[in-house]
Amino acid sequence: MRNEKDSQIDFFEKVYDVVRQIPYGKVTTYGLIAKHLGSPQAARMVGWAMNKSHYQENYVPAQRVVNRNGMLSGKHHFNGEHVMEDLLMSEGIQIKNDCIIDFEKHLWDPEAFLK
DNA sequence: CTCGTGACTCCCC
DNA sequence: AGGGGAGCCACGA
Repeated sequence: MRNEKDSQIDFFEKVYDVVRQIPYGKVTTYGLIAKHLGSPQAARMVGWAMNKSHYQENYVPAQRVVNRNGMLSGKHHFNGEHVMEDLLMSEGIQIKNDCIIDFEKHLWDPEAFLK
């Protein structure tokens, strides 16, 4: 049985939970995660969670989360200019102009895996 | 407590 | 085609 306090921490925890399950070489979007959590409009919160994910003890592959266009909107929040890009490329994902090439091929829908 | 802001997205003009 | 507004919710000042 859940109490109200549980539901308060649900969102961020679920975000981290989903992000950690993104397979190697795959990516997903803020919107899909938010949608999976039941609040399609709360994509901004996912981004906020990613920002805060830096303080999480467990590893959160934030580089695998991009905006709906496959653009690396969060790259500026990594330590270095090319960190996010390098991480993705090391997983076999091609990047050009901060955009993921063949984004749809690498897209991982949380609903498909977790339903 | 109130206000502003943000790694987003959708809708309308 | 591109710009503006609204909704979402947590968090810091």
